[in-house]
Amino acid sequence: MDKTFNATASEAAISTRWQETGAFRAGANKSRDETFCVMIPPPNVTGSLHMGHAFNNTLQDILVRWHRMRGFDTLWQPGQDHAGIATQMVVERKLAAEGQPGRRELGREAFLEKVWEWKKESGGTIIEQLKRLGASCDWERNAFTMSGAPGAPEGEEGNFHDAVIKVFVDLYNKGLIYRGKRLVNWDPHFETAISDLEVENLEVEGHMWHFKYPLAGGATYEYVEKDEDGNVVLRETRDYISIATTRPETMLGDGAVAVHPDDERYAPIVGKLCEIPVGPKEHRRLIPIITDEYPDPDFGSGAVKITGAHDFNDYAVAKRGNIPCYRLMDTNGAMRADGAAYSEEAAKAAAIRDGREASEAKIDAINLVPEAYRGMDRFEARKAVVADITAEGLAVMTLSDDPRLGKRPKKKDAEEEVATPVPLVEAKTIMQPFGDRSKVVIEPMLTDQWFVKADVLAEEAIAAVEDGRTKILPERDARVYFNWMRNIEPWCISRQLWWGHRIPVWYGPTKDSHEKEGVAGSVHFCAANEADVIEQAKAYYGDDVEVSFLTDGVGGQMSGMGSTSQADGTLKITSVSLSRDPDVLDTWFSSGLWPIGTLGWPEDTSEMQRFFPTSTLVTGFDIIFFWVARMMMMQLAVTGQAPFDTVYVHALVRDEKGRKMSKSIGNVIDPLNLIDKYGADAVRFTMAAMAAMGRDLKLSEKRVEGYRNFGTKLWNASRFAEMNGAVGGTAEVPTATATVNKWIIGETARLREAHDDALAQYRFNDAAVALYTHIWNVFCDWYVEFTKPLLAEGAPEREETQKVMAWALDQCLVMAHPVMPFITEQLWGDLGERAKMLVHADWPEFGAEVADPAADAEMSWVISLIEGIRSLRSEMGLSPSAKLTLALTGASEEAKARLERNRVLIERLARLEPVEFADSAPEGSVTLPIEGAEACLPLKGLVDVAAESARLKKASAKLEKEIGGLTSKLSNEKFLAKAPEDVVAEQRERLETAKDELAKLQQAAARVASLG
RNA sequence: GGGCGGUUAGCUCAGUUGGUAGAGCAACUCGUUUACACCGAGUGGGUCGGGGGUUCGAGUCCCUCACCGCCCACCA
Repeated sequence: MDKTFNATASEAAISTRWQETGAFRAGANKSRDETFCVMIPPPNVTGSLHMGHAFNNTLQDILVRWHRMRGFDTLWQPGQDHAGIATQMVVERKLAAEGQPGRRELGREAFLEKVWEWKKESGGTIIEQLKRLGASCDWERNAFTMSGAPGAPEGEEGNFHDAVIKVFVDLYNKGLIYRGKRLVNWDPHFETAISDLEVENLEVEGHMWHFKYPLAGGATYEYVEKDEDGNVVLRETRDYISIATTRPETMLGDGAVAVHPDDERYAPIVGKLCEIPVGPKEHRRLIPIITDEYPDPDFGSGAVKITGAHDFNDYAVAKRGNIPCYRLMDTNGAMRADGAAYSEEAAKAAAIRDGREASEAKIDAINLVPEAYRGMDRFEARKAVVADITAEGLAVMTLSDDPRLGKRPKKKDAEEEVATPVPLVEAKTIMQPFGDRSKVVIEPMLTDQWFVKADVLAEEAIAAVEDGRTKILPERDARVYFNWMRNIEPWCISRQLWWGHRIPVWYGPTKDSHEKEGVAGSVHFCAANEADVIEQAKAYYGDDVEVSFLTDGVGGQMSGMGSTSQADGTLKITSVSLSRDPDVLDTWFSSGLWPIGTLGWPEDTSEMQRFFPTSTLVTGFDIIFFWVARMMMMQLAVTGQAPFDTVYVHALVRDEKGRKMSKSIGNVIDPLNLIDKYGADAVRFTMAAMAAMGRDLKLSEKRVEGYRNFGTKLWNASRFAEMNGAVGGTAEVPTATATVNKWIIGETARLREAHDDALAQYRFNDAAVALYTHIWNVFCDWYVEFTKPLLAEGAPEREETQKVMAWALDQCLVMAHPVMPFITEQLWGDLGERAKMLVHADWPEFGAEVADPAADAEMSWVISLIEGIRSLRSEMGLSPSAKLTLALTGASEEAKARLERNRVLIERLARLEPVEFADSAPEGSVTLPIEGAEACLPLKGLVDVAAESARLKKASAKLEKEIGGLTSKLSNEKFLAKAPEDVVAEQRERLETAKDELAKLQQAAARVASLG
């Protein structure tokens, strides 16, 4: 074999061999009926491998390889997510960068073609990167959440789209999906609704303006403000109500002003009307002052403007109080260019409600948005509104030293320090919603959207985790899951995008709409295909009505209807044309079907039968809500079965300072660079070693380097084995006579148990540590060193040791393979003729029964003797190369036997002349207490008496402290009475040992003293 | 405002049902013994954030305080 491991070359070659031999195919290496199926969290098709992927997929791969080697019928299902917004954004940018026509110019169909083209060119990046990491997915089954969608090109067949549509229709038919006009989070950049989860609330610096809303007709009232004790602090006559707002541009859409019912300040004017102080005076709207529990009397002025169409709180108030909601903005967040005249009907209703005659409803002629603001961006409009109100003198004024204004720079001019009246504009940090992708401020917007009754679906999803059908680990993440599920809101699933699964709903006019004038009503039909739509439409309109479909473009054309007059003078419908909903589904709606969608549902495929429900889902906590919760809800709703046996939730990879890796901070570590530099195995081992359950991991390159070194160590140990003919181990546990060989067999068995226990409980770090210490500290540091003399030409133990070492090394390769697949596969091939590749090697099953406790005890004895001598030698400053003489005094038969059996090893590793036995310590000896004997090194003249005395003193002090502690504990009657017997016995034993050692040390000290 | 997590050796972190603390890296000393300097041998270093409690016994359980971090949340 080569002198060093060439990771780059080796990884590529091995990866190819795995692929070519179908090593990762579902069921490969199957030797039992149990299945093990893992669904990859599908990366975005736009994605490239980042640390989160590397971590997530390393953990999955460890589990998958481990199970595959153990003979499970294993499937790791790979694939990608079409990622609606992200992908559409990427392609739009690309078109713009290339100077090509944009999305709208292209039109829907042509644009989608561009997206598919892009997917073909760039969509496979991450798959290749995952392969470099060593991910053993069944790549031939690679899935895509848009496969089989209309317009999908060759090579993108599949039934994922059918599954998505079928689920939509089924849930619709069950009444679990509905259309509604609700306030949703609107992203003005992408011009689409988004779900609550796609909004991130951030603190930003903002302002709160205070404006006067004049009372209608110049009415006045006595405004009285009291302090906590009821003393009047302010009494004045006002002809206005003061409103505090952070969003003046929405004033134009106010439907009311609300005050708390118990707020005495405003009691005199509740029920009266006030005027929105924006726009041309002759066109200003009057709105009622109402009461609602929502306003907090202690905040702002205690009076809140209610803008139902642009604020979630206000929307709730508006619903309660039957207050009209006026949508002020276009989909891009600009003030409505059409001014948005609201209907006469609405105006009349409002007038009547406000206690006026319908004829007084002059507002029917008025537009919501005055000419001056139309088309203005909402933030520009804010400035304009503030400026206009202030110019008109309707801003609430305060003195310039009002603490609410915050700290202001000191003015130089002494005269200006006198408090002067200024508009009250408080500087505040406010929480503002941003689109997680677009990074623009989200606008609550009143629109028609499709919703899933998530609260209904959540019931089963909660129950499935409660009753243990699905186990979420660590447990605290189950609590997070429950908490969210139990407070779930309706899920808005429609998106005003093009890239995605189009909503299978068609609209048409109501059948009586030809009898009415004006705006036609609308009905809709939900079906998986046009044939079914036609059937439904005929059932509604009549069998002889001709049903046709309008072709899209951008979408949104009016559906239409044809009719003929009948003899009796009524009209008969002869034809209708239906138009399909232009919107697509939230990406998470389709990825929520990932488990069954990839297994071929709704067909009853063999994969569905074999692998569903799946085994373990490994995912980051950041997508518990987005993805895990949705998969639970949807799979349960569709199949009645919980999709996973276990959900293992892991933490995030952060940089060495604990910060989230982000492009803007510039602290992103590219896993591919690390793989180039240190090899995939090193990166993987690092991930596993740091994967303590539930904790964030801070990644440092140093750590990766360390585990690269670990791989090198394994490589070199293998070279040693090869050079000594210790290759081609048997699968069976070999028999051994030499203690050291018996011992390594036991150690290997302990590794197997520790490793498997750890992995069974998802303690990846414990598994990694077990491998590390066994291979480095046990196998390399001790076993290899011990066996050097045994492997010498002509040594009687040579043959046995070769066999045992070959076996023990093989076991290391096998057990390290899930974590470090490449280097172990390379070594496996280099070290012998193998029937199978390591990826399919048999996982060991031996346990403690192959260990020899006597051999273990003996080797511990040998090791502590050697360590004692080495330590002493080093502390005494003795030359490392000088051979020392050693005599054992007072040796028990056991100790003598142990020494004889391991004489060569001990003498070699401790660099000793042949060890002798003696009745008493030779003159001038330094002694070392060991079990069953004292090791005496005659060091007269060689040793620094002072240093040795100090050493012994220190060792004695340590022992004395221990003895003190143990003694007081053992004389404590409560301890003796209440502690379990084995604990007491153990403490007693410890005390005896400590006393024994101390006595020996004291003798040694006396002898050393006599040396000086 | 709610909820969760963290605080253990200089640094990064383990510590599974309570039985007197571990690893890696870093530091220091020594080392050209035929697998490996991406190495070997050895050494130093911790009142387990503060305080209180339960217990024979607490890093580990309970209460409390402090600081750091994350998630969720509608105070205009």
